[in-house]
Amino acid sequence: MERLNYQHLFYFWNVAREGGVTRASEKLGLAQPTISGQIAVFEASIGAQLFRKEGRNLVMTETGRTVFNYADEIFSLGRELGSALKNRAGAVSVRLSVGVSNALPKLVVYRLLEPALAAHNQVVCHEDKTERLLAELPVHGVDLVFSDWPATGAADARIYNHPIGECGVAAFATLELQQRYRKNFPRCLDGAPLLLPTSNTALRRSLDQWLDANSLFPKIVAEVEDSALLKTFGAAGAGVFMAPTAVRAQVEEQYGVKYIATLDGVSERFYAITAQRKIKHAGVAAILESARDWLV
DNA sequence: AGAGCATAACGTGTATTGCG
DNA sequence: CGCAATACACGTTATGCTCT
Repeated sequence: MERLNYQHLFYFWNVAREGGVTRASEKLGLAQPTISGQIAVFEASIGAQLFRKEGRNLVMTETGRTVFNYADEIFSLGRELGSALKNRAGAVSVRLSVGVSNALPKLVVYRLLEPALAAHNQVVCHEDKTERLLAELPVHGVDLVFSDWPATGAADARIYNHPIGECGVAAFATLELQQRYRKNFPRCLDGAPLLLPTSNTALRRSLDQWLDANSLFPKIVAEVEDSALLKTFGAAGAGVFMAPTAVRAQVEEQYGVKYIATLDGVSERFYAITAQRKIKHAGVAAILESARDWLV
């Protein structure tokens, strides 16, 4: 193969991102046959097909996906370079696009992001299921994903887990419920109204084990995937709910609820998941560094 | 019929080569 | 060194094919 033609790579990358030659050509301000032809030349030069036709559309081949992942890093680094140069000139800040698993406690997410905000990064948060956010990683829809469980991606997916830390989990409820359930904890939870995260979350699996180990059979009032919604249920008095001890004060203040007790042997882990083994984004590095101060 | 992509034919700008 | 010829890359429009 001759030397890599970055112009070809750029066209290919745009076609892959835009999902077609026509859309890419519109975006690049070129004629459709130009893009089509240049990609054919690129394919000939690397000796492999990057797209195959499916109906009227193009889909990436295995090789195409591999090339795309590299192109994505190459051109996102280029963007970072552009931002860094602009910053030097005192202009715009670096943008940090973050995927937040909707099971994660929002107060924890905020504390994690504080150093990035303090460094004047422009933070963009996308909240969704972890699986969907992870699918965005290789195509750089997001710079990193916060999750409460490590990703186990496909063999070809370049996904790297960076453990941030862990903290204990405590039970909270409205004042009325807290006074009823704070004595003889955790036995008092037997038959108590409980709000739990849905079973697709890591915290729920830990809580199920904990309930089993303590032979507790609470009355599960609701299962809520979104942690903020779960706390809203709790704040309205629907039942006892669990939240990380690291944000105890903030939970009590923001939701007007009371701490009952910490759950023995239960912890919640937090991970930053990126598409690169090495953290290159200064904002991400700052987040991981800062989390060491308040997470175990 | 219309959308999306590929191919053919051709124009233009730039790099390379050969010669005086 | 300067200039013309040539090669090459990359762009265009026109058109055809396939699929929905």
